[in-house]
Amino acid sequence: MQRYISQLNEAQQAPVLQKDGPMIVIAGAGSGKTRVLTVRIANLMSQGVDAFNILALTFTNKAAREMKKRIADIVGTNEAKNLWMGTFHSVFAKILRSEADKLGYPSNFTIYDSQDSLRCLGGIIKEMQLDKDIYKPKQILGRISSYKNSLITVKAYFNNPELQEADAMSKKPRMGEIYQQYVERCFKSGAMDFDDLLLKTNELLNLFPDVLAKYQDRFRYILVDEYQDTNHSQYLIVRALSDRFQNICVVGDDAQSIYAFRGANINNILNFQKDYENVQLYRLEQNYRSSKNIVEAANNVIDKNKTKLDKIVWTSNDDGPKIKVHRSLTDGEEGRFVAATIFEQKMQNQMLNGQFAILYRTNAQSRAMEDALRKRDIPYRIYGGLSFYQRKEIKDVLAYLRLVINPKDEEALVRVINYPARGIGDTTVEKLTVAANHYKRSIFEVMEHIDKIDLKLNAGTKAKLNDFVTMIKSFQVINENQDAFFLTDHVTKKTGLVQELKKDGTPEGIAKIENIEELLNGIKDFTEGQKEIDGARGALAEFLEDVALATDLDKDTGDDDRVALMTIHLAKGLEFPHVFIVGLEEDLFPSAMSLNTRSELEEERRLFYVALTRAEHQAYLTYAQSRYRWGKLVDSEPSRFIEEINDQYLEYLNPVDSGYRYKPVMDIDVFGDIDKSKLRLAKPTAGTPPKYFTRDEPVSSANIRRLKPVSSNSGRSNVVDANLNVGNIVMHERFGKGQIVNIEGIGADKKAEIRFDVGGLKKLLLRFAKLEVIG
DNA sequence: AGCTGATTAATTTTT
DNA sequence: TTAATCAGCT
Repeated sequence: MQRYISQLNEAQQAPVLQKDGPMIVIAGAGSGKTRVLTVRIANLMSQGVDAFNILALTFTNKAAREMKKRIADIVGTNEAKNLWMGTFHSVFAKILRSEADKLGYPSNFTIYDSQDSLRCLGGIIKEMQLDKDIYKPKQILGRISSYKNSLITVKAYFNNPELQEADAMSKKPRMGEIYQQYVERCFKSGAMDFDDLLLKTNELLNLFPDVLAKYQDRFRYILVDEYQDTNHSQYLIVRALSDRFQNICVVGDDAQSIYAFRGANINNILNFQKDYENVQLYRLEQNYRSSKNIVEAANNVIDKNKTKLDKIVWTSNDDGPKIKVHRSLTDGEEGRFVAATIFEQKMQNQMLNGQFAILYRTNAQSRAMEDALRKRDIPYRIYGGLSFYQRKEIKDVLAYLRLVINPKDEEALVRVINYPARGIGDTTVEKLTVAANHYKRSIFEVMEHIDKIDLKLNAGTKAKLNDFVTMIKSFQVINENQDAFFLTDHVTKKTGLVQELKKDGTPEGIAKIENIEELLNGIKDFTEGQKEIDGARGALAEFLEDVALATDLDKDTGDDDRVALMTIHLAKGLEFPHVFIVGLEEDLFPSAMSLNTRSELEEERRLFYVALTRAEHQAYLTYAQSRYRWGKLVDSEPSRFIEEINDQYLEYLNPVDSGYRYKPVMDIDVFGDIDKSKLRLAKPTAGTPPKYFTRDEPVSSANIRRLKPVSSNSGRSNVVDANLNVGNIVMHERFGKGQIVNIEGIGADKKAEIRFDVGGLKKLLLRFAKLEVIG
C-alpha cells in the first residue's frame, strides 16, 4: 500500500492519508484525482475498513468500472468485489428495488428513459386536448425534471403559488395537472423515470428512519466524484447518508461544472464547507496531463469567469506546441481540414487514430466531420447521439422484454401491442386506455379480463387481445426457466419482429436485423458473464436495468483504433494527445441559447475550458465563416473564446482575414427558359421557403454529375438527389417526384425551388442547361 | 389499416 | 436537411 501512496505527490497524499471526517478535494483538470480516489479507497481498506461499508459515486458507469478495476489491482479482486461503486442512478436504483414495496412500487419496476417519458407526456397532452405547440413535451419534461430534482412533488407544486404562477405566465396554466397525470401514469405502470430514481430515494430516506439508519450504518465511508455536477436531489441523498459518520469525501472542480441545464448546482461544491463541520480542504493544482501552453491558455479562459473557487492550475510539463487556430469557409471545409490534419499527423508522426479526438458543441456537427473522415478512410467512432439502445428496432425488442418483467409497463405495451401489425388498432388501444384509467388498473390487466368488461369490442378484436396476453405470458414462463439470451432469441422469432424486417428487404431493414443480432450478442455476453460470477443464470431483469442506465460511453470497448467524435459534455474526464475543438463560432459555441445571462455564458466558458483541457499535447481550434444550419448556409463569426486566449499561446494557420466574404446565393432566371405551360404542376405548396444554391466551381459543360435515389422521409419517398452543372455554376439540389415549381421574387432577386417528376427529369435537365445566371 | 405525399418543426448539452 | 406527423386515399 505504502508503495502506491508514495507514488503520489504531497498534495495528492494529504486527502489519502486523512481517514475520517468530511473533506473536499478541489481537483484541477488533469491533476490525477482519479488516482487519489483510487488510492484513498484502497488505503481505507488496507486500514481495515470493510469494502461493504464504502460507497463511491461516480458520474458514469465507465468511470466506476475503471476505478474498481484499479482498486482491484491494488487490493485484489475478491476484496474489491463488495465495494459499492456506480452512478447515483445505478446505485440507488438497486437500493430502490430492494425497498420498493415501502413506496408502493413493485421491485421489478421499469426505468423509463427520456424517450418513454416523452411518449407518455405526449399521450397525456393529447388526451387533455392541449395545444402541443404550447405544451411541448420536451419542455414539459424539462419542467417536471427540474421540479423532481428540487424535490417538488405534485403536492408541493400545488402548495406553491409562485411556481403555478410562473407556469401560468409561460402560457402553461395546466402544467400542474400534466405533472400529476404523468406521475400517476408512471406509478400505475410500475415505472420510474431517471429523476424518480433520485427523488424516490429521497422519499425513502425521509419517510423511513429505519431504512435511513440501515444505509447510514452501511455506508460509513462515502466518496463522491464530480461533485460539481450533482443536483439538489443528489446533494440531499449524500447529506442524509453521510449524516451519521460524517466520513464524506467529495472531489470535484468548480471550473468543470457543465451540467447546470440538467439541474446541477455549482453551489453544492462552493458551499460544501458550510454544510459540514471541520471540513478539510485540499487542492490538487498540478496538472500532469497537458503541455504548459494548453494549461496556461485554459487558465486564461477560465479567468474570465467571476464565480469560482481560488485555484491555480500549473504544470511542470514542456511548453509544447502552440494551439493552432484555423478558419475555413464552410463547415464542409472545416471537416476536410480536420481530416487532412489527422492524415498528415498520422503520416509524419506515426500516430494512431485513437490519439485524436474531435469535440463539438452539438451532435449535429458530427456529420461534416464524418463525411470528411470517411472520404479519407480514417476510421472513427461517434459517441453519444442516438445510442444503440435507443434505436427503434432495439427499443422494440426491449419493449417486449420489459413487458415480460413488468406487464404494467404502459409505454412498452403501446409500443409493441400492434407492432408487428396484429390488427389491434388505435381505436382499440384508446378504449383499453380509457377502461384502464377508469378501473385504475394497467392496460395489461384490463386485457387479461377483457371478457368480463364490456368495451364494445367485437369478438375478433377480443381474440387478438387474448392472443397477445397469452403470448406475453408464455414469454414469462420461459423467463422462469431460461436465461435472457434464450428468451430474447425466442421473442424476436415468435413476435415476428425479425420477419417483419426481412420482409422489408431494404438496406435499412438489413441494418436493423444486424442491430438486433448485435443486441442478442450483447445479451449472450451478459448472460455468460453473469453465470461466471455466481452460478446464477443470466437474469433478464438485471440486463434490462443495465441497459436502462447504460450510455454510449459505457459500452465503449476501446479496443479498436479510431478517431473519437463526441460532444464536449461527453468528453469530460477523458484525455487525448491531439484534440480538435470545432465549430468555434458565436451562437454555436457559445450557444445562442446561453447568451441571455452571465451564468449561462460562464457555463459555456467552463465547457470550453473542459474541451481545451482534454488535450495533452496539441489542441486545434477551428471555425467556419459560414455553416449549414437547418439546410441553409448561414454566416458566422469566430467565437469570443478564441479571443480570450492570449495570443502568445496561439498560432494562426490562415493569414489575417483577407476580407473576402463568401457569397452563397446566386440568382437564377427561371422564367427565361422554362416554358411553364409544359410543366405538369402539382398543386402549389404554401409555406415552403424557396431555397438554393451552390458553390462557384467553374465547370466547362453542362452535364449530370450524379443521379441517385436517396432515402429520405423515413426511407419511403422517391426523392432524387442531383448535381447539375449549369454554365459556370454548380447547382446542387434535390428533386422530388411529382413536385413543383416554386418561384418567388422578381428580376435579380428571383429565387426558385424546382422539384421535378423523376420520369421527366432528363428532359427537363436539358432545359436547365439553357438557364442564364444573373448577377 | 396502411400507404403516400405534403407539411412542419427542429439544433444545445445527458444520467 | 432530416424526421415526424398530418391528411387523404385505397
